[in-house]
Amino acid sequence: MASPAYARKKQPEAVRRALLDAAARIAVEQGAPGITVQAVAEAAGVTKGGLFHHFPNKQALIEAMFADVLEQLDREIDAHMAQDQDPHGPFSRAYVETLLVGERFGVGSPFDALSVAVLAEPSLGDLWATWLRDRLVRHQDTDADPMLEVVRLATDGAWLNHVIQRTERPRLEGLREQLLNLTRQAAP
Amino acid sequence: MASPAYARKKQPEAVRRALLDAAARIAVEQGAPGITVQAVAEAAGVTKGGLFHHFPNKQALIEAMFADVLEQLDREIDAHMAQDQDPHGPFSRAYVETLLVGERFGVGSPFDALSVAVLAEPSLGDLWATWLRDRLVRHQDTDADPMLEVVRLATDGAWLNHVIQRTERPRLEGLREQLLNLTRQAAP
DNA sequence: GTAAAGATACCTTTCGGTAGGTATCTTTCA
DNA sequence: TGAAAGATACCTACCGAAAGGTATCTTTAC
Repeated sequence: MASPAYARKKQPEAVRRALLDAAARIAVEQGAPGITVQAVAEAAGVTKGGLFHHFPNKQALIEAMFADVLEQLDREIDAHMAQDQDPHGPFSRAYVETLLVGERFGVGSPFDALSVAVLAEPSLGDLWATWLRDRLVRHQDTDADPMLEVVRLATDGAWLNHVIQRTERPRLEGLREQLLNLTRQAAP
Repeated sequence: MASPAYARKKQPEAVRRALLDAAARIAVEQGAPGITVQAVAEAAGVTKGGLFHHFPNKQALIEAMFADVLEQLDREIDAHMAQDQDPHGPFSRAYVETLLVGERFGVGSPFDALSVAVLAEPSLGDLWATWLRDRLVRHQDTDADPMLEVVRLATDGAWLNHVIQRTERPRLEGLREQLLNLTRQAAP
């Protein structure tokens, strides 16, 4: 009589994905302290032992989740930039569109998990810093304008406020318009 | 032979202060997970029992710390505003000056504890939201301009980036100048 | 003397992590 | 082709440490 848990088919990829998604979801819904290996494993339909088969320790799990979300962010930004013809500030506009009003932004989105995770695990700050620096170097010819930096910082600020306050998705439409306009102001 | 701990004079006010300060300091230095009642009590030179005499539970301690820091922030902002003659956007300028480059609330200051605390105790988000809303209502005649909101959000963003990246205090001077200039732009 | 301030000792739960098992998949080779 | 052999995936059961919290004692202050 095999235990019911053993009856399930093996699907390492799917389980790994489920673990990463579960971690992100818990981070968003319960905040950083809610991210326990027990909770994550359970939410992914696996036991703690199963989790530790995929990740050597908790930190590795969080780092993997972080990298995963960063990758999604990367893709989304690139997609936005591909549709932008204006040579001035395309990265900054994509930044606004993606983080401020993108489908994935808002409560329950994986992106919220970024801030939660990063503030919970200070070592991740380096990853974030590296990511940002790389993108800035890559787009230095088009997005180095100080005003564009202000726009990106304001995006970060709006994002932070939203995560912290856990409010309803507010009237971001006006803010978006304004920030986008600012990216086109004072073009060289 | 009295225990050395008992030899010390009793000073409830001072101990309470020490506990709040210790909590804030630990939050800044070690992040949210470092805030344990044990660590806080120890850092304040008191035992756990002593801490629990002043605060019924951990959450109460964190909330008190949060309120305490918010109060300091309040005072500092008011002080800045008192020296500002320009009727347009004084609150937003004080916000920039205090949170971006202020001695007490710049990067590496007690204010960092706010974010950390919020993550440790998500319910605190409401407190922050309330504080901000109150100040905005109070200054709606002078600081409702959308551009001023962008300035404040950019301040939040810059602060977030520094907390996350834990970098050296970088060239904030240029950013400060720019943000202050923006508050004076497009005045009615 | 009595109440507040603080210390000591202990309890319960939960945390991250380990050990070793069992089931399933993949490769090897007759 | 197919079964043995090995590797991979996942589970059960457990551990030590540390967490938050309580009960009770001693000391100090008024």
